[in-house]
Order: sequence, then structure tokens, then C-alpha cells
Amino acid sequence: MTTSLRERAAACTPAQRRTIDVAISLFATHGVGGTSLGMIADALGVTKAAVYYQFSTKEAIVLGVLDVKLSPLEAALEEAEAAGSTLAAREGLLAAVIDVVVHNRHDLGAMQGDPVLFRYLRDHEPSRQMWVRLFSVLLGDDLDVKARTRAAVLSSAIGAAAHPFVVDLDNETLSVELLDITRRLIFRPG
Amino acid sequence: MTTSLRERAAACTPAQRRTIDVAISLFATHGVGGTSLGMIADALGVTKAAVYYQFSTKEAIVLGVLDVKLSPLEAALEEAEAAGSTLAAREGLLAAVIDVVVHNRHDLGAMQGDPVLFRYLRDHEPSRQMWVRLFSVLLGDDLDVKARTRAAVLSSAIGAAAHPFVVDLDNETLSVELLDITRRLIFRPG
Amino acid sequence: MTTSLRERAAACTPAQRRTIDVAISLFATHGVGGTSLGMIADALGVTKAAVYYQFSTKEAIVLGVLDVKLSPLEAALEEAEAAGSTLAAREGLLAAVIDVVVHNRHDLGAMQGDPVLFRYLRDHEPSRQMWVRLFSVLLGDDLDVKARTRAAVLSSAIGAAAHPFVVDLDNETLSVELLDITRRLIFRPG
Amino acid sequence: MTTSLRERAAACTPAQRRTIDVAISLFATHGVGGTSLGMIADALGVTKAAVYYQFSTKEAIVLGVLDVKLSPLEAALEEAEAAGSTLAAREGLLAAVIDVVVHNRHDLGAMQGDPVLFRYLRDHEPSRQMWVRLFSVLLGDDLDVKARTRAAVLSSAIGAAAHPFVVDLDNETLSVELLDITRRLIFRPG
DNA sequence: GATGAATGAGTGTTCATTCAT
DNA sequence: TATGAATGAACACTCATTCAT
Repeated sequence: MTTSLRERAAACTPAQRRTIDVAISLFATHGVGGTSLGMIADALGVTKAAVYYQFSTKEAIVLGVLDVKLSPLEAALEEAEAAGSTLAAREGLLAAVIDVVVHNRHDLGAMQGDPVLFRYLRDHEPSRQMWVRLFSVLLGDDLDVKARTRAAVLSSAIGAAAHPFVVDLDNETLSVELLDITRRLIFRPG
Repeated sequence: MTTSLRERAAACTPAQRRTIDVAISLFATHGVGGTSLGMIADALGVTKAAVYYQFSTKEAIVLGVLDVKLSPLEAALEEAEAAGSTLAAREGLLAAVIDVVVHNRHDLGAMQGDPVLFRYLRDHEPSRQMWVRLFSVLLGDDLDVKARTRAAVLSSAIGAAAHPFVVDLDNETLSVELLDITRRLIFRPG
Repeated sequence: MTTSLRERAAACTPAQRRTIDVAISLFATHGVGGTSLGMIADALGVTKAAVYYQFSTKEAIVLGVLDVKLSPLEAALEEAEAAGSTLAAREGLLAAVIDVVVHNRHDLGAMQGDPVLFRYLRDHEPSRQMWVRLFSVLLGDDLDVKARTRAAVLSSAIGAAAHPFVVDLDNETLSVELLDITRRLIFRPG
Repeated sequence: MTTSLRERAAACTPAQRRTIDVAISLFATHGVGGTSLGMIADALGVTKAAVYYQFSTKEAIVLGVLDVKLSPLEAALEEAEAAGSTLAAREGLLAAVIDVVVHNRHDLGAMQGDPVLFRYLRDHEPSRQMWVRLFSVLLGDDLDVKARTRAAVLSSAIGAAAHPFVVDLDNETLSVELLDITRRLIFRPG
């Protein structure tokens, strides 16, 4: 039985959380592949071996990062599922997703779109399942192919907040904009 | 005086072009950081030293890839600039950009969003200048902050064609959709 | 004054004995060099630090293993020495040696012949002395160079029970065979 | 199709042979597990990376050592097979085997019996096949279980020349002794 | 008695790069 | 043009060992 992301994230010891936090900020700057265990250790002020005591593998750290970063999405998703996939529930989920992403936009940085992270996002079963569920709520059977395409495109756009060419907006404005865009394109196109 | 991307791309010897093409397909699959010179050499059927005869550095290969991949964008940009930044010119540029990106979506793969490539996109002067110019045409002074935000967000979304959750569409349909989305959100919002 | 192997083996606490037993079976499978303290700790169901509470060093564990495994040989040796080095006493010792080795053949495994263990066998003074004494009983002054050679060769062959190409025999048959071989080659050659 | 050990050994470049020779002497002293690539590189007077240019893996070096060391055995085996498995052919093979082993006894050292090498001897297909063939010639169907046991035991004993307690004999005498022992125990027991 | 946390040295391995030929 | 050989620095990971609790 696959454990949920939040359970996994909650099971982290404080030391592991510190490691994950440091890893997040390094991944954001240098990407996963560009971040060595030595860098993580240095940033934590300990030796590499100490990091290995917390996580037996670099992969385990990446997975830990994923667990932590995706947990809030999972929470929003479960709430929406519980509410039945009504239009309101969907818009609520959408708002939550946008909120999460926008508020994380600075420490996501280079991480989103990183080919290494990408592979994990796809191959790590708990993460994969969450995406499948999230999209199946967002894109119910009532959406036509147009709306689906737009939603898919936007699902990527939502992460765009950290894009290098993005206009410098405060979080609130950006959230509102994204929500509005999405609503008009997907749920009430015309 | 900085040479244009197209001039640089045109100055490539056939052997260099072969190297760049191979690099592109490897970058698409493994990302820049995940592609070693040995892999490129193997794929070309030569030794690493032979690759070094063509490019004095791995960085030079990456830059070469950028030159080749961004050239068509630069061409479209210069056409639009020549036409004056009318609304029609802008929409034409937009269509060209979308066309280029969509038709390249398969051999871009993991490349777009790669943190390593990203840094080059930002730091490599010819590339940086092209982006600045491109955005200054697309987002003239007449666009308000809303439109700017949307444009910025979409500029990222446009690359979304290779997104793992994108609905499987043929290139033509996808182009039409993207164009329509962008038009409605940026140039004719209501 | 060097303590005898048996005294040392007898001085082991139960916890130390448990550790030694586990070490033996791991050494047999992976060799000494291939067995880490972590593996021993895991097999015992405790932490590495707990193992270090019992033995201050990995070397101490290896020495402990040697003490335990060589004790019965030492016992047989002392009995033979007490009986005077008659031919009968020698053959008795030989039989005892064979018996010990054959009955341990399965949990010796990769251990016998292990270069690391070898060095200890040679350098650990109590063990070295025992071998010297054992050989000086087995090969009294009355044996000529031929018999000595054969005995030396066979002293190695006796451990061959675990050899990968050995015919699959029960312990009893194997013991009888070895005894017979040795007798005919060393004590009653013709 | 599996290549023969000799073909593999012959395919070695001079640089690879130098590496293998150094590896052999280090393996003999410290065992395979106790010999690091750094030690090999140091002994060769080059860097670790230079060693990796010759062999892509430590395993490849070990296999190379096996190829070189077992080649003469394979040669003797094929000669015996060609002669039909007569008693004379078998004794000839036996003499050859003993000869090879005895003459290598000093640079075998700790290597024979090394658990790591052992595993390779067993798992490396070309080596495994050679042993199977060698034993099937040595122990034809006409040998009873007694002779088989003795042969198996002796097959291990033959390597005993390097045993720490072996009487110090010159190679010639040792060969003659071993041959005599084996003959009397296996082919003319009584 | 035992643990969690840490360390320093080392291991096998990879990689961008260089250079004589 | 291209190669074979080599290098130095890094990397992920392991291990024996220590120590405060």
C-alpha cells in the first residue's frame, strides 16, 4: 500500500527537515543535477557522511523534497474529492493549486522544469498518482478537447511565476490573474 | 559588436552542425547536465578528442545549440521589427513564435526548463538581447499590467507542448489553440 | 604470558558470543573484508554502537572469531602433547583436526582462505603459536622431507571440504576419506 | 558465443597487460577486496583515471587477471581433450595443471582462496566452463566416489603450494611430490 | 547496555579537458 | 582531422570509529 505524500512528509525528523529545506534552496538555484551532496552538507555545516546518516541516498533527498513540496497540493486535492467534483469544487482546487504554486514561486526557481526532478515527478509512484488524480478532478468528463488542451497548457503555465521574464508582480495580484485566466479559458470559455 | 544568432549559426561547419544536432537530441533526452561529452562523441561515432577539435568547450556546444535553436525566433523578430510594432505585426510574431516552438516540441523535450540551459539563456549575451527585444515587441507600451502578466505567464506556457500531461494533439491543432488563447488573453481581453 | 585461545574464548560474555556467532556466519558468506560492522549490527538487530560496546574494534571481533573457532583444535593439540608424541597420539590429533574442520565446513565457507583472516592467523600471536605447536606434533623429527611436504599440502587440503567442486558427501564419509588419505600419505607411505 | 580465456587474454593491449601484472601482485599480497584502484594506479605510477581508461571497472581488471592466469590451464585442457580422455591424457593434464599452479605459487599468494576472486571464478562464465570441462576430463565416469572425493579434495590441495605452513621446497621437488600424491590417490588407489 | 548523530578517510567511478602524435 | 592516453577535480557512497546522552 502506497503511503500518502503527507504521511511521508510528516514522518520526517527535524534533522531531515533541515536537510530537505537546504536541498530545496540549492535545487532552486543549481537544479538537482547541479547540486552535490557536498554542497548540501556544506550549507548545513556538517560533513557529507552526516547527510548520509539522514538520507541513505541522494535520490531519497529528492524524494523527500517532493513529498514536502507536493503535500499541500495533495491536501487540496483530497478536499476537492471529498466535496464531489462539482464546478465549485474544481474552481476551489484550482485556486488552491495556484495559491500553493505562487507562494512557492521563489524557492521553486530552477527546480520546476529540471529534467532530473521531472523524471522523479513521473516515476515516483506517490507523486505520479497525485498528478493523475489532480488532473482527473480538474478535467472532468464534461470538458471538451479544447478545454483539455488549454488546461494542460495552463497547468504548465501556472508554474510560470518563476519564469525569468515574468513581470514582477506581488503574489496576490499574480494569484488573481492566474485564477481569472484559467477560469475564462477552461471553465467558462466562449 | 555582438554577432547575431543567425550569423553565428550560419558560420558552423558541417561537422559542427552534426555535433550540434546530436547534442540537441541528447540534451532533449537527458538534459544538458545529464549529457556528457563522451555521450556526444559516441553518438557521433568519434572520440571525445574529435569533438574537442570542433568545440573547445562543452559550453561552446551548448551555445551552438542555442544559436541554432533560437535563430528562427530571431528571424521572425526582425521581420516584426521591420514592420513596425503594429498589432498585426505583433500577432504575426506571436504566430511565428508559437509555430517554431510547437514544431520543435519533440526535440526540445527535457531541454526546455533545464536549469543549465536556463542559465545560458540568461547569461549568453546574444540570447539575452534577443529575448529582451522579442518581449519589447510583443508587449508594447500600450499593454497594461494585466496583459503583461498574462503575456509573461503564457510565454512560459507556450513551451508546455512537451508537458507530461498535455493532451495528445497534432501540431496544427495545438498551434491554433495556443494562438487563440494568447490572442484572447493578451491582445483582446474583455 | 599469552593467554590460551580457550581461556580467551571462555571469557566471552553471552552478548559477545552472540556477536561472534553472527560474525562467523557473515564472514563465511562475504569474507572478512566484505563484512561491515553495519552488517553485523543489523544481523544482531542492534546498532553499530552497540557492537562497539562489546568489541572495541573490528579486529577484536575477528580475533574473537579465531579464538572460538580454533579452541577445539587447541584442546585436541594439548591432549596429544600430554600423551607424548607417539604415532598413535599423532593419528589421534589428526583425526580430531579433521573432525573439527569437517564439522565446521559449512560455516567456514568463504572464511577459510580469506586473505584478511589469513593475516590474522599468521600475525595473531596465540593463533600462530598454536599452529606451530600443532605442526610440530604432527610432523615430528622422524618424518622425512617427503612426508613433511605431503603433510603441509594436506593441511591445506583438509580445509577443502567447502571447495566449490567437492563431491557432495556427508560429513562421516568425508572424515573417513580424509583420515585414510592422510594416513597413507604421511604416516604409512610406501 | 563465449570467447575463450586465451583469446581474451591475447586481446590485451600492452598497457592493459601492465595493469593486470601489477594487479596480480597486489591481489597476491592484499587480496582483491584489499586492493584499491588507487593502489594499482600508484604502483603503475599513473592516476586512477588512467587505470579507468584501460579498464572501465574494477571487475574488468579482476576478469582480466583471471583470463591471464587461467589461460595456460585452458591450453593444457584442450590438449588433453584432443588426445581423448585416456588415462595417459589425464595424467598429462594433471601434470600440466600442477606445473602451472606450482610455478605460479608465489604470485598467487593470498589470491587463491580469496572470497572475492572465488565468486568471480564461479560466476564468470568462461572461467566456470573451463573448470567444469577440466574436472570432467580429470574425473571420467570410470572413477568411483572415493576417487572423486579425493580428486576434489586434492584439487584444492594443489593450490596449497603457497600455504603459509608449507615446507619450503623448490618448485621441481614440489611438482614431483604433488604428482605422485595425486597419482596414488586418484588413479591407482588400492 | 545501547542509541542517535556525527566524522574523516577512503572507494569505485565519471567528467571536462589536454596534448603528443 | 582525429586519436590514444592521461589528468585533476569532483561525485555518490561506505566504513570504522567516536561520543554525548
